[in-house]
Parts: sequence; structure tokens; C-alpha cells
Amino acid sequence: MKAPGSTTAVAGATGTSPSEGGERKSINPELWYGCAGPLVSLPPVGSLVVYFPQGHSEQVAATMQKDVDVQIPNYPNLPWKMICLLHNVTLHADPETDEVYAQMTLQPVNTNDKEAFLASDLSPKTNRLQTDFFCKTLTASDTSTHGGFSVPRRAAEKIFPPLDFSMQPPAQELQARDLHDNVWTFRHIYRGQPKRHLLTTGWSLFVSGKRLLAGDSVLFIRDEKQQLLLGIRRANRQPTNISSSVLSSDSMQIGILAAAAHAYANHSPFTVFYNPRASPSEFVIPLAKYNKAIYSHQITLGMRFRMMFETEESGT
Amino acid sequence: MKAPGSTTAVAGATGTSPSEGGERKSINPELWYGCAGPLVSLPPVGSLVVYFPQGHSEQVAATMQKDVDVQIPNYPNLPWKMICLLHNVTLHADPETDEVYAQMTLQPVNTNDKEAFLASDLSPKTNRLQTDFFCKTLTASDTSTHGGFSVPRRAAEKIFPPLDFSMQPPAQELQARDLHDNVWTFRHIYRGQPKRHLLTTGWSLFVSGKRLLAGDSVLFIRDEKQQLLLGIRRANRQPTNISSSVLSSDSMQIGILAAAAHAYANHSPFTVFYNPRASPSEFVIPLAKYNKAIYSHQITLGMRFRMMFETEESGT
DNA sequence: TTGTCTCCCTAGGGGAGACAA
DNA sequence: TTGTCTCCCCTAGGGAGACAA
Repeated sequence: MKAPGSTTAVAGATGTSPSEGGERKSINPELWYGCAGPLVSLPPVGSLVVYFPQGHSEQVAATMQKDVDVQIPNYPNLPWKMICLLHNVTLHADPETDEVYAQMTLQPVNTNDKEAFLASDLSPKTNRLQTDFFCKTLTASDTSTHGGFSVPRRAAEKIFPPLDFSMQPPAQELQARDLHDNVWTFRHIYRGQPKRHLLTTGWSLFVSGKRLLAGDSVLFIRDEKQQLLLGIRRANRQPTNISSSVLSSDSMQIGILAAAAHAYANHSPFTVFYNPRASPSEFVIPLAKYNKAIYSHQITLGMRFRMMFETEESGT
Repeated sequence: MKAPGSTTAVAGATGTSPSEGGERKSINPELWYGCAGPLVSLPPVGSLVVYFPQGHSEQVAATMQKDVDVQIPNYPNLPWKMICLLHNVTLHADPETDEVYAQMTLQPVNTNDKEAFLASDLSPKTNRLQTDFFCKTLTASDTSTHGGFSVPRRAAEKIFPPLDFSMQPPAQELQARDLHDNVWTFRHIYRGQPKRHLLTTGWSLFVSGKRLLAGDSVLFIRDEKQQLLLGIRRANRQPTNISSSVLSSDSMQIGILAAAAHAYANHSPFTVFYNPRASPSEFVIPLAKYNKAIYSHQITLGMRFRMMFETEESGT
């Protein structure tokens, strides 16, 4: 068991250490958003949001594969949308796969509270990252057992600390932290004919530790303290299909609806998980965004918000 | 993607193949019971069982770590126990960890149907394995990178095909299927001074593929067709703490209770997952066993069935 | 009987420039 | 500019008996 706080794990701390449960410290938001992709945004804490129980249920149905199509009981007191106050958002990453997700605490509010409605303005506070970063899709050579990672020239010059070109060849040691605050160490060298930037020593441990394959992407961010952050985005592989082994998907569906109905009846807070890369539909959206869509007739009753599909190039 | 049916994967089919979802064919019951441990038994299909919603809820609470202690709504129509007909049992194994679990379809029955009660006799139909098998807890040497697996003499002679002792040294190739029907190939050799049975080539791939550590156990079974089956039992490590990323534990708790209440009200079937190694309490037990306990005053209202703790030696 | 050590030897992998797209 | 190949070298690890618990 490591001490909490900054774990200065030596290079080669294979991320597969199965002993650590949960996250030791809070996830870096820039890195989280980087891994989530350019199209993902979360409503700000304290704002009003619209929660769609049905959309939420669909995310879970998409994550699990439904086993049987048992009828779900009706929840007559459950509306198709609920105006909620977003109390809390915590960012998470699966310790096994580095998959990012968010936990949100919602509290249903009185719908006829006109004041609250007006308070939610349309300030486009894009809490998205503006920091310097680069994202590269891994080639077959990058993930092969022979040799390291070929760093695009522009990317290396923009993100990495400058090399001392008086050395022959110019090289340095890079340290980068992943979502779990593990430190990965790489040898960054500028060599070859023609010259190019490469990550050699340490790279293969990262690839095997994160179980990366050609087609997956890596993401380097230089934060405001000039520290390097390191994330991954996996290619869209099969939907994991974690058949749960804990709860039937029926019970999950029911659980979502019953929890929402209970919270709605009591105006009590409840908790949802939002997995930006797994789900096709957003089920928690800013009230302002919803209102705007309503009033510009872009949405009609029964329609749902759908996330645009990410393109391969996005965020590169 | 492999063809369904018997996949004659070559030795070294690392079980970590992340592409296969679900099981291709039904799990071998003998192997499943072997991996589950000697104290686990499942009620026979078609029999009457007692289902405890609270015990079920506790298993899930034990599997997840509860994040917040939000109050669970009351389900006034939900009794503390439900007599159910066990419609169906399917055996499963987690494709990542090989953890065994069972899926059961239950249907609440009319409690005042005396006839059904009497029909559930106490025939101790122990559907447990009587086949030849051995189970060994892995030593540091067994899991080290240098060398293979030391097979206990009695075990090798009882389970493995006999060696041809005219060879020098006597050796053969063994093939064994795991829970997912993957074939693992090992070189079985009798050598050393003093002589002993060893598994060499192929063993380290198995250890790394299953991510076995010293203290975990392996299990070899010879079935009625003289085929070798191969399973694992992991040492009791930390409770995985899969913080789900899908559903809050509150929603799960609610889902269990609401699903049970719904099924109870409508006499409709519902599905539960039973994880024998994760949960401290059984929540589906044969009605006959329950009645026997009741009538011999071994159980009182409010008590729950608890599984004995397995000892390290059990099943060896 | 079997767990651990050490020794030996080889296969696989890291690290380099060549070469071409 | 950068993806792939091949070559070279070295080390991690498999496979063997020694030895002791």
C-alpha cells in the first residue's frame, strides 16, 4: 500500500497494480477532459440542469447488454424530465482501463420556481482545456515490441521541454503523470537519419501497462506548472459488455427509475454516473441549453439530446 | 473473432484477449463448482427456494463500496423473505478474472400453497463434483519467472495421464481447458534429482495470462471423458471495489428492492446474480433447508444464513 | 517429497540507422 | 516528416540439477 498524496512511482509502475482501490487524489480536470474528447462538457456545479431518466436508462442499457426484456414497472410519478440543481461533480477514471466518467449529485427543484429558471443564464463558461497538448493515434510501429514511440516534430517542440542540442545525440528524461497520478518516465531522444523525436526507454512499459493497441491514442498535456500529463483514448472497440455479475440489467433499469422517482417525490439528492465515451446520449444537460433549444423550436417533446459522433481526427 | 464451439487455441492463448464478450458455450459445471469452492452449492432448478431481498442487497453493498448513505425508500409491500420457484440457473465466469458467479431466475409463488411446500422434500441431491481433481496453492517458486510448476506427486499420478517411463526423461504434452473453454498446453516432465513431476513450457504463460500470484490456487480436474479441466481460485484479496462507473450503489440497492417488490406483486419472474466468493451471505436457499432450520429452531426471525468461511486447505 | 537457489543458455525485445512513402 | 524494416546486442527468463527443509 502506497502512501497517499503524490506517489513518485518509479518508471515502469505498471498501471495494472490491482491492489489500489479508488483514486488517491482528485483527478486533474484538464487531463480528464482531454481523455474524454473534445465534444464532452459537463455543466458547472451549482447550475440548473435537466435530467432525463429515460436517457439515463438508455446509457445503462447500452453499457450492459440486456439479457431479457422483462417489463419495467411504470413509475406514474416520474416525469420524463426533471429540473435539478447540480450539487456536485467528481471526475473519475477506471483504475483498470483508464476510462473516464463523472459522478454527479442532482437534487430535483420546484418546477414553478420562475426565479431559479431565470437565474440560469446562458453564459457559455466553457470549462474546456486551453492548455497546450497533443494527441497522436498510435501506429503499428509505436506499439510494436521493437523500438519506441515516434513523436511528431511539431508536438515535441510545442509540448516537451527543449532539448540541449549541444549533446550528441540530444536527449533527456521526461516524466508524465497519468489520471491516477502515476508517474511514467521516458527517455526522449532526437536521433536517426533523418533526425526525429523518439520516446524510447520506458515507452514499452507504458504500452503494455495500459494495454494499448495500434489505433488507440495518447495525449500529452503541458499544464500551467510546466508539468507533463499523460492520458489515453482507446479506439472504439466493442462495448466492453461487462455483464456485471452483480446486478441484472433489469434491476439496474428499475433502480435508475425508482431512484429518480424517489428523489423527485422527496426533493432529495441522488447520484448518477455519466460515462461520456460509452453512452450515445447525454441525459444531464444545462437548463439554459435546453431552454434555448426549446424556444428555438429545435427540440420537441419526446426528442432527446444526442451527442455528435466523434471523428477520428478530433482533438489532434 | 474465433469460431464458436471448441476453440482449439494454441498454447499461450493469453486469457487476457479483451475482444471476446460473454461465453461462447455453457460453462462446465464440475469446473465451476471446483472454482467456487467446496462449500458452495446451488439449489436445483425447479425447486422451491427462499429469497431474502435484504441479504441480496447486502451482497451488492459488499461488492460495491457504498459512496453515500442515502436513505433507501421503504417498500411496504416487500416481505423480508419470498418463497420462489427457481426457474433457471446459468453458470458464468468473469472473462477478465475468471471469477465464478451464477444467474438465477426466480418467480414468487403463492405462500399459502401448502401443496408446493410439501413437494419440496429434503432429498440432499448434492450436485457437487465427485470427479477426480486436485487443488494446489501456488508457492513463490511456482509463480516465479524462473522455472515452472511443481506438481504434487500424488496429484500427478491420480489426475494426469500416465507417463511413458521408458523415455529419458519421461515427458508428455498436457492440454487443459479453462472455464472459457480456452485450451492451455503444458509440458509435463518427470525429472530432477530427486525425481519430481513438473509443468514447464506453457506454465508461465498461464500464470501471467491469469495474473496468478503466490497464494492463489490452481485446480486440475479429470472429467469423465478423461479430459483435463483447469481452474483457479484466487486468494482472498481486497474486495475488488469495482466502483461501477455505471450505477450508484444507492440505485443498485433500490433496484434490487424495487425489482423484488415488483416481481412479488405480480408473481412475475426476476433475475438475480449470486457471487459465491464475494458475498458473505447466501440470499437464495432451498426452501427445505430453510424449513428444516426453522423447525429445529436453529433460525429465528431476522436471522440470516451465513456461509462458513472457507479454510485455506479446503478442497485440497 | 517438494520448495528454493543458482547456473546456463537462448529467444525475444530494446535501441540504432537505413530506407521509402 | 515519419512509418516500417532489419540488424545488433543484451538481458530477462525458461529450464536444468543441487541442496535442504
